[in-house]
Amino acid sequence: MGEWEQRNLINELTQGRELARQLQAYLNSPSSSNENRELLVLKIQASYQKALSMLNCNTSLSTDQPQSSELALGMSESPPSHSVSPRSEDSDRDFKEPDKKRKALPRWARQVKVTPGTALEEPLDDGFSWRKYGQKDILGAKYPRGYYRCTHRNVQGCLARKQVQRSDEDPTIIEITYRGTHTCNVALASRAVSENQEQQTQKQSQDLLLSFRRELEVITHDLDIGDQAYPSFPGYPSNMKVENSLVFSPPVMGNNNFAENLSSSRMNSDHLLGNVDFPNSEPRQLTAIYQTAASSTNSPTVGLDFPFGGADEFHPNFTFDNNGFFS
DNA sequence: AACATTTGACCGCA
DNA sequence: TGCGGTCAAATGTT
Repeated sequence: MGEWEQRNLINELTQGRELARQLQAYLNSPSSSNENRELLVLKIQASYQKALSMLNCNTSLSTDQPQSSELALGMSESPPSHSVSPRSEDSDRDFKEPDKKRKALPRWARQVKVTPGTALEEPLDDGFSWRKYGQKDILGAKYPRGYYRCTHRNVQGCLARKQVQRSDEDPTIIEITYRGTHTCNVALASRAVSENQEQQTQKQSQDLLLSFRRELEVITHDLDIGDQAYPSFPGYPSNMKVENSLVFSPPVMGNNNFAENLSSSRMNSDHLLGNVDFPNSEPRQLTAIYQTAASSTNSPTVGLDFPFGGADEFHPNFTFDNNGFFS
């Protein structure tokens, strides 16, 4: 385990401890709402889940290729986000000699399904900030393919890219292909736990609830789209309409249990971990398929240009903050 | 003004 | 030569 990962792990555990402390304070305070308590519990769970997943990631990362989709789940976002290789400009090199490497790259896919009734007005947020740099009509495909790169490409030299394309058969299915890894740390910079706690906690509580609810409404399926199954899902969709209920939608799962699923999608959000994608020594091509259930509201945003992409701005709502670890 | 998106042009590869 | 991927100028947005 790399030093960086260790720090993350420690950070995560420390945060879990701090959250537990907060929970204790809440429990002792009659004025605190159940909602806040519940949130803290969720946060704690999330924190430990992340920590555990990080460990899992690590072990599975050592073997370059996961052997099963279950393992893949365990690693969650490992490939893109947790690779521990020294800085490299893989993606950059992609430009020079993309094909040789890309061909060798395994393709992995996962489907994320959004429960019905969810609208796609919001962009699919995978935790990163993307900027569209091109769009192409693809032969034989109904819908054009959008090309996105990390917004911080210039500033931080982040070379992560992704392609977004709607499925021909089912326009509510979006296929997202990730290439390269994030070297930016923007994801992290979103929040600091140490802000004014009263205020912050409340706002974060809201955000967190929303985020959780979103995640919980997401059903992920491992999907073998080709050579192999996709080991990790580098993002979590958040394009769901949030209801006013505190009740989590019952997850419909395939193999995975709820917790695993939850963590799997969340874990992939590097910003949650305060993780920055470390470039792999070897560029990876990551493919994820976001499948959104046919929503009654076929929002126009799901349209060709596919807002997801455009809008993958990072939603700072996610509050598994990381104490400004990187800020 | 700074940033994002659009879109036709360009380029490398098969 | 056609296709997928990227560039970059024009345009739109904040």
